[in-house]
Amino acid sequence: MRTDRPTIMSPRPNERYNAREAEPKWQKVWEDQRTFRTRDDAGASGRPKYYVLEMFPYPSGRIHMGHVRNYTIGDVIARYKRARGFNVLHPMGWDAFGMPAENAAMEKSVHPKGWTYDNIAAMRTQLKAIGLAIDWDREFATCDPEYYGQEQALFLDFLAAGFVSRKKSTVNWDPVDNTVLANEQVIDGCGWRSGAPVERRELTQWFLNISDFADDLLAGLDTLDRWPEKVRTMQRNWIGRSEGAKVFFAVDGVEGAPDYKLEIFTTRPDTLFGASFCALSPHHPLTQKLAADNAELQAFIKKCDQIGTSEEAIETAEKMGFDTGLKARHPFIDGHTLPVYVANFVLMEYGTGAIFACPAHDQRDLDFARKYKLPVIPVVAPKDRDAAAQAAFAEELAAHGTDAFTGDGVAINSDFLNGLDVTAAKRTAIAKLEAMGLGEGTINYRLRDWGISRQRYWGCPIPVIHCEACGTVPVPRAQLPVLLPDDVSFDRPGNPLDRHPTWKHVDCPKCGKPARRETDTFDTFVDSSWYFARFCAPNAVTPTDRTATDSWLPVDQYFGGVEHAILHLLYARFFTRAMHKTGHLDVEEPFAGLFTQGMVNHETYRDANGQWVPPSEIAIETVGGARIAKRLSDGGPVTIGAIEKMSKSKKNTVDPEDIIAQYGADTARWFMLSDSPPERDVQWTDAGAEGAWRFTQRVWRLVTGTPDDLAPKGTALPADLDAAALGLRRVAHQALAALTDDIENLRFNRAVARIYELANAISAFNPANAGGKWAKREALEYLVLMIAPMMPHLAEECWAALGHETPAVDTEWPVADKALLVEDSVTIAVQVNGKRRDELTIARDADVETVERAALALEKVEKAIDGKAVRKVIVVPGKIVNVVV
RNA sequence: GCCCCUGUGGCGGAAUGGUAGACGCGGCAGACUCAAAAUCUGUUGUUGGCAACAACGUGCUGGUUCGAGUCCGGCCAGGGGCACCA
Repeated sequence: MRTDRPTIMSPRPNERYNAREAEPKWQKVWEDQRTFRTRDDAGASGRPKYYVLEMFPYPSGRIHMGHVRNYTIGDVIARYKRARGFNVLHPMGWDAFGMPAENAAMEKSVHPKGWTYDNIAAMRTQLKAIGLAIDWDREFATCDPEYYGQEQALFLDFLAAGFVSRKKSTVNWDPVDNTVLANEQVIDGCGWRSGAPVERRELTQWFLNISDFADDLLAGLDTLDRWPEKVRTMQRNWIGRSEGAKVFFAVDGVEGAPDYKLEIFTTRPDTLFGASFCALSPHHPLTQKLAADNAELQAFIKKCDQIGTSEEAIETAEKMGFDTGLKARHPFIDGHTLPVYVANFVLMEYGTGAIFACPAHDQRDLDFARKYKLPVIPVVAPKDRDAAAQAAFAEELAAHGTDAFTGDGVAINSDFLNGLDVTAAKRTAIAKLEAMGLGEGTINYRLRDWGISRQRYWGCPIPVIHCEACGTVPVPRAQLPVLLPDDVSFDRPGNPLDRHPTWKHVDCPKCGKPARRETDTFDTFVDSSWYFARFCAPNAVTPTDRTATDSWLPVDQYFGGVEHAILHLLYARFFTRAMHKTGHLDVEEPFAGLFTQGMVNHETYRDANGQWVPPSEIAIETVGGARIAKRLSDGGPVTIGAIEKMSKSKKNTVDPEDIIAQYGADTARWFMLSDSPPERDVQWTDAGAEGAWRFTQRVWRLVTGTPDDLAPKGTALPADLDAAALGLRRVAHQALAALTDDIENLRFNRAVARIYELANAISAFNPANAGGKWAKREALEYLVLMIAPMMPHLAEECWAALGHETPAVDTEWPVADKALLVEDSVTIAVQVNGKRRDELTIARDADVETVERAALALEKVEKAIDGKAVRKVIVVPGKIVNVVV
């Protein structure tokens, strides 16, 4: 058991690395020398530019371990690229608008503005303690009027360019609090504060026409070769381009519309002969029309509307249908009609808000058909079966099937389509529909336009004025920014802007008559869709300064959580295109390189009453191999639970400030980079943190412990190195080359392992002569420069201890000597029938026949062959020999 | 429900289709110490064996290959996203 903490104040202070003193000292040196201030003269100085960016934080009040991980990873690259001679831009800002500030205002009677700026001040101090190589001169918050005013200017340009529209959409409505709820605020279909079942409401809202850019955004993904494949796949699926058909079903008996044609979209026109019903969204115009004089249908729609607006809620809700009694005429089968249902799983936002259903070949349709006892007509059968087998398959599926057949196959029971495969049948069906004038081939996207209106105070006001005579009128540019009023109240739910006594009352800029200011604010995703461009020239009097953005963009390497893989990144890509088209940017893709890092997890703990207990309040002992947790305050029993993402609700958080106070920032940084690959989740453990801390001390001892073993600084390389010294040089140069490669490829956990290997080699080395001392100094200097991007403060302290006057941060990245990287001989494995039997050390350049002969001569190999005939010998030079018998 | 990802010793993980377990944590043994901490040295996948060594072993299952942790098919489990959380 070990519950004690290492003390930084040591009885032998001169021998221990004192992070608490060293870290602020070096941070001050960097700040005084303005080391990380970025100058815009990339071209003039001849240094290539490199723009490193991490997703900027929401100012919640305190940094968490996720921030430490994110910003450490980015910082390693920023420092490394700087050492490689790049002119690095590495800025920081604040994604400062959003709901938590309003929640705080309601709960704690503070103003969102004060709360936000206080949080920023606190978090800035915390971030600075991590020792990040950031140009703080470029800092801004999205709630600064200088920022959101420029955002309003951008919006007006988008409006003029036709990228903006206004249309109806549904929101979650809390009928008790009379307020719009975010999906997050809907818990099990009820409002999070009132507990009342949510309703849906239609509101007229502002949209950015991102779906007009669908094809462009899709094509752009192919150019992003430094993005993770999974993110590109997710975006592709999100955009969801699908080729299909629009089909018109004539519907009889619609009041006042004798020729009513129901337009549906389908990706499977080949299954039209298997249609057994049509289904409308509860929000389809025809549904609404029918409901006008049908109380039962009204009740059904109301029931559907009790589900929240999220796709997850809709898709997982039990399928419900309402038979309208209307009949739709089948386009291909004369005299055949299909019942028309209203169904809760049909989304108004996708396709045309109406479908035809083929239960045999769509799982949702099948579930629905079984529930409402509708026919199941198989029209596709698996290939490569005879007619009898296909008939048997169809009969079974129709009668008892619970799994729809969605694979490829051949059309059956489908008149003129019979015998065609799915692709050909689709084509033929579309041609027929077009010939009949009952439909056409079309392309549909899953991607919907981006609703940006929010009925909230703490966001960027939408710069528009509503006039009864003139309609929606843009706020004249001279009147920007439209500032948020400070005198607002949060004593009741709803939008404080809307109930402000004077703010919304303005005169129409066009006709001068009394008009009403738009009281909606922007979705905060708008703020984060262009901040990377603003960092290039944060004080420009236009949204962007083209000289600056043209030279800095795109961002060379962007780091952030994988949870942003779709929305934020897609919106930023859209914004960049829209800014390109309106002349604000030269580029169309904002992020040339993207890396999505994993989360920081921790064990969870609960006391006897099931209450969550934070890690800082417990002690862990190991008794008989089992880990037992107790509460520090009273020794009460604590159950160790699952390892989960650090979250306030489960209290399994570790405060970075505590870790930095205890061990120093370098230890926290080192631990974040060790062990787990950066794209995967990492588990924070005390033992891991202590291990990292011990390594900082070990580096310090290695560097300062044996001064007599080191050649004086600047000594020339002695000509006659002995084998041991040469060996150390090889290890050092190989470690440097491997680590450089690992950092370039963002494999920080492997980079850490290389450093351990080098440290182990240096520890084991005892210089026997001047050559050895020279080699040891070289190895130590490499070690210090190699750790510098990861543990910058320790590196500076060590670099100074090695006698250098120029800080490590201003020292060029060393380059490994290629001659020291290659070995003369290689060890290769020898297999018999794929099973390793022995290994063989042989000259690196030995030819295939020599290797084969040597392998077959090995005693163990001979034994394994056991006198059998050798059929084949596979020799992969430098890798392996496989003898096949 | 849909889309995406992950699964390897006691633990975190390493491994361009080519010697599975680098490196770290933890454990065990030893050195130093009055003792402890710190530090250093050795050892550590499992099973059998004094040992040499052998067999087994990368969630399950089937396949491709001279050779599969890696590629393909089908499962299982965990995680992320699902458009108003950021």
